[in-house]
Amino acid sequence: MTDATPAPTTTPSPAATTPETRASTRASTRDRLLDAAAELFYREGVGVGIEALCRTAGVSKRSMYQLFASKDEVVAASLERAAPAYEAYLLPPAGDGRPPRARIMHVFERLEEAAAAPDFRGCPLVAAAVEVKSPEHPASVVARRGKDALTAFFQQEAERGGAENPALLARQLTIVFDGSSARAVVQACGLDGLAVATASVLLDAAGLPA
Amino acid sequence: MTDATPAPTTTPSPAATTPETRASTRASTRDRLLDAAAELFYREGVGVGIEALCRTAGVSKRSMYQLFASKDEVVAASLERAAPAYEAYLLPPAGDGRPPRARIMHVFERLEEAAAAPDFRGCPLVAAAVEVKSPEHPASVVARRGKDALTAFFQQEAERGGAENPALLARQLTIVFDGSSARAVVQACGLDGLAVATASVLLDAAGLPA
DNA sequence: TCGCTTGGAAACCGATCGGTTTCCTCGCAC
DNA sequence: GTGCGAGGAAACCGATCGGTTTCCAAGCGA
Repeated sequence: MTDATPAPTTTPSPAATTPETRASTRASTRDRLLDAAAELFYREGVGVGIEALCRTAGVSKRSMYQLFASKDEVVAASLERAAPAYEAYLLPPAGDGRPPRARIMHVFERLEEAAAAPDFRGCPLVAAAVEVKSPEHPASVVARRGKDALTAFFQQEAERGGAENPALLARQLTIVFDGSSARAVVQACGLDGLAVATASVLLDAAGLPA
Repeated sequence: MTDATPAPTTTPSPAATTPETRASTRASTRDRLLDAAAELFYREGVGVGIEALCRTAGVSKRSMYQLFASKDEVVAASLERAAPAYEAYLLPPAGDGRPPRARIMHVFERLEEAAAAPDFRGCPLVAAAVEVKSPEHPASVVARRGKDALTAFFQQEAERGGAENPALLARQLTIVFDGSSARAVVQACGLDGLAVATASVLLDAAGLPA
């Protein structure tokens, strides 16, 4: 099987072990590992080996297996660690004064922005769930939680905006989000306003005013 | 990494080598291989090894590598072989007398039906594209073609029904299709009419009459 | 200075990876 | 009967898999 990328290995361990770099690398072993895992698993898939993961993270396998019982748990933990930053990127700031509709559209504008990047690989949560092929996998559980959080945000804003059926609208918007991600992956090109346009149709139909 | 399934191996080779079974197994080596590949790759992911693939297909690696240059090509070819049956399942018969809207909704009804199965793993084309993580991969090319075919069907029916912007509507419907698939995978439960309902909203908004 | 914990490096385990090759047995045309 | 091609079984290649273990050096409190 062809590797997705030649794994450019951005000067991983050697520089990370010099004294002053070690001083600046204040992140704990666990954090370094999970950050590297999140990036590697997203970029190349959860099929990446522990060997390669530990090499790029600058963490020994010994340390890794003291922190986690198995690779599956590393996958789930990396997803969990990346989730807050992912949500912070997608969602609007908590208390901006904008109306619900604008706050919802913010998410789709962010998605269009992210999907324009050539290394966009879709929603990390969905990608992980698709790859592990099992709803019971710890990573699938984390993915489910993350998607529920997005839907909950949609629903909360829909309620605030007086939509007809906030729960239904929220699930529909999540579908548009994931469908747009999938399209960007398969078509290997930007969304060109398609996600924004489709979400708008649903918001209009639900009677959520601008 | 935990296997997605314990690979129940539905009595593959032994029965398939008895004389009369061999007589009934008129499928060519190539077809047997690709059929097994399509099922295995969909159920367990493209990470399955050719060793396991050839074992379950009852085909020697030698024969496989005479037919295909690499595993990547097997993945792409298996997708290509499965595509017609997949489309035949989703799409309505060519000349049924039903109006465009009903023909479009047929696809989403089929999707809801498929997503209700406990072993549903999403759209095989999207799943493959997500897993291989590369738009240049031969399997991604096949997936793109398949998705384009679905969009083309939507657009053709949208035009026939006099929708306002058939091309846009078709892409939006494809997004709903893929988003619904993703939801069924992540939530590990049926769609409960959500795909049908969402598609309906878009059809209404586009002015496509029942 | 001692003893202890921490954790990195790396060997090691059996299994499997994608891929190639050798051997040998079929079935079939002549 | 004989020659030949197709193709299955299986060994083989180096590499890597997930996971465990051994060894040893650094750090640190007492």
